[in-house]
Amino acid sequence: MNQSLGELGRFAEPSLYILVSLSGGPKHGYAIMTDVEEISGSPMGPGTLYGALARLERRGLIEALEPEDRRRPYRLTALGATTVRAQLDSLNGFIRTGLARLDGKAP
Amino acid sequence: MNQSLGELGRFAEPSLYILVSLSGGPKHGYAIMTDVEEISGSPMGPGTLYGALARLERRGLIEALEPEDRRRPYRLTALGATTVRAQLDSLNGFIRTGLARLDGKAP
DNA sequence: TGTATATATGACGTACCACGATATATCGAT
DNA sequence: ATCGATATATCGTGGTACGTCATATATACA
Repeated sequence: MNQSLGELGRFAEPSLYILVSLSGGPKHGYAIMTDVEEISGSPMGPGTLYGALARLERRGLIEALEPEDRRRPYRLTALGATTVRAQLDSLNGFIRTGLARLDGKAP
Repeated sequence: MNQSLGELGRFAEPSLYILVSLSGGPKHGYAIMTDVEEISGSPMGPGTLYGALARLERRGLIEALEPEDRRRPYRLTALGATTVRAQLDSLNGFIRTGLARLDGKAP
């Protein structure tokens, strides 16, 4: 089970939201917070956000850029980008399986 | 963030696998284990499986059926079915957003 | 002046999840 | 008859991601 998310680790939901947010271009933490709230429909608290950011950076999926003002922007690394894409592709297949089963079109 | 998964709770990955597995019809625990390993590509240990089963049952997303032999089959409840579908639909939109951003087709 | 927004850090608790050990029953192979 | 493999489930132990809240400061706005 620990490989199904690739480099994302076990608990991937907030992490994946962050990676997708950064897929649109570099953002600083607070901007990620509001962006994730938009695309996910529910707010992500600062503890969740900055904790996940630190873990993602430690794993080499994102990297910090030069701080401007008090903002600390992050961007996807190459590894991060390929990881998100792989993750989204895998999820895509999984979703199709699930929907097919729900519609009785697959055992 | 705690609502983005509906009734699934915070850590949804194994739970969602199980729900999708049961979307194909009732199964007992061990059958779910092997099924999830097939659709996810990685094995799920018994601790993960039966722990998640208990939580899902407690939340009313699945229910236990009459045991046959030593097997304890489970099936999706109506709530479980609508929850999986909603979850998969939501994930579907999220994935499209992510892929569009990766391809530079969205900010 | 005071209040709200922007931005980030830190502490603390919960419980999900991963791993492994254990128990028993059945079935196949030797 | 026996031994191993498979099927099936329970329990325990620990890590750590996540959620919530409190806090700090700077700027903007009323």
